[in-house]
Amino acid sequence: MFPMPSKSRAENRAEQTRAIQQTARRHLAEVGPAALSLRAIAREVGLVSSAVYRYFPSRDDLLTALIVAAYDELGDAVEAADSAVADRADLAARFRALCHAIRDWARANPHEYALLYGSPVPGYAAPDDTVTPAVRVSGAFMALGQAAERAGRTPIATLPVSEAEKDAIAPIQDFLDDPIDDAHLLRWLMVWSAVFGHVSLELFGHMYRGVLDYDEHFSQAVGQLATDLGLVT
Amino acid sequence: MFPMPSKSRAENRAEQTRAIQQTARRHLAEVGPAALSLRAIAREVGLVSSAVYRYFPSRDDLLTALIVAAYDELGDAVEAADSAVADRADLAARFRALCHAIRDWARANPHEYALLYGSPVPGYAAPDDTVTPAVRVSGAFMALGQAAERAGRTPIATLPVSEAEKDAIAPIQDFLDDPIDDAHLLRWLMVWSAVFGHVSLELFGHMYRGVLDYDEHFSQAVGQLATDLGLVT
DNA sequence: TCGAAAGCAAGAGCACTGCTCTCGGAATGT
DNA sequence: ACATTCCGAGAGCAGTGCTCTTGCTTTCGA
Repeated sequence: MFPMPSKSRAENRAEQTRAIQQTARRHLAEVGPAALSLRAIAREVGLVSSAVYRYFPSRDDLLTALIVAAYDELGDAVEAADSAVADRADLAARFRALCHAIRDWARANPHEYALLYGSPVPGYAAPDDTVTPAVRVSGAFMALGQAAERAGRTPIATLPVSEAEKDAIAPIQDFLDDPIDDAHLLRWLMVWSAVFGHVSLELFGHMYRGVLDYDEHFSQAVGQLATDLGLVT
Repeated sequence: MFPMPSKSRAENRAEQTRAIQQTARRHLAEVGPAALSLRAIAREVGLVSSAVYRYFPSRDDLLTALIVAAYDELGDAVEAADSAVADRADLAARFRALCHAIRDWARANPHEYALLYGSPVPGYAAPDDTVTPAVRVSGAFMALGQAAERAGRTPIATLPVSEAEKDAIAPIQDFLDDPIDDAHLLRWLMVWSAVFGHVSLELFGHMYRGVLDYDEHFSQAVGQLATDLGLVT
């Protein structure tokens, strides 16, 4: 027999799933996660609402897929920015690239960023599928911190770290290939918080009327953070 | 005639408005902002849904009232924590009190915190009514920074600040009674970002499985920030 | 004091949502 | 060739924000 002109069942399914997801992605970027309507997506794909449930058991499952995709995209952006720095030994440049990659992606995809780092969707518990891609970006920070440690760069003014704190951040030490100084790790974690705090405050409008030039302010802050980490030679 | 057993019109209105708002507040704390149902609130107050519109023109107006109330509550908590430090000259203690007040309030009222510092509600633009109470908490940071400047405390390792950055943060200088060193102000802004970044990342689950003891980790970070600001003598 | 005006709650109704269930038709594997 | 599985459509349920009309009550001015 000749092959059917219509695609096979599996092909069709994959295609529809992809169509739904990327339409959802577009809607997400336009109207935000809370206003994401399954029916509207179905209409645009050319399906009736109930048919969508063949591909995604619920609206939350669709959201999960979008979250995973967003984490991956951000992870790609961050890793690409790091890799783009030719001089691998220029840790300050790599750090700056990393920070700006996060902010640039966030500004280009505000709704996606809000979905990842803003308020958790109510009644929605992130399944474990999301934690692996989520860890990529913080992992990039930690990897850079490890490289800095290996290069002998030391953050400034590190306070003694309590035993309780050492225990508290032990999982992160375990995540690293080999452990680094606890005080240094704490400093890197603080920088991680500072960067996402900055981006969130800016993006969610809390610097409105306080800071006039967001680009300049972020660059200055990142520069200061880089020296705090001892990356600037 | 004897006075009517029923209250006057104005009294009734004020009472109903208050009843609606505090019921809404309770629902907000329980189910979060996105799941806040005007009809459910009306049911509990003992009204039909359409009657609520006499008091709040739309769901967003009700949300605005809740946002303002939440900002005020957080502002109260922060200012109270600062005032509770007996030794006014102990700037490090005041700073720690301020930071912990923010985090404690956030942990006690996660949905309210998310409403203020999480993703903005879609299609909802915060009116100017919200900016005044919103500024109280960042104002507390800045006031403390000003006190530190007056006391001659200098943050560590301040990078030279570009002219562009000076212009960018000029509105904050104007907000202060008298301007402080630009590099110092930048450091205080960075600390502001770091604190809210830390609280947001913790509360929104991004430290899950990375940090085991949130209390200890926050204390350590705040302690480090205090020394960064030159508050620890 | 009386009547017009304004305020208020209720109810019906509209357009929308996520989601379930049933029912035909089409592809699939034995 | 047939039973099974899959799929899309449609109806329907319970819920949402919001509007409009309909009576009733309170308030205020002549």
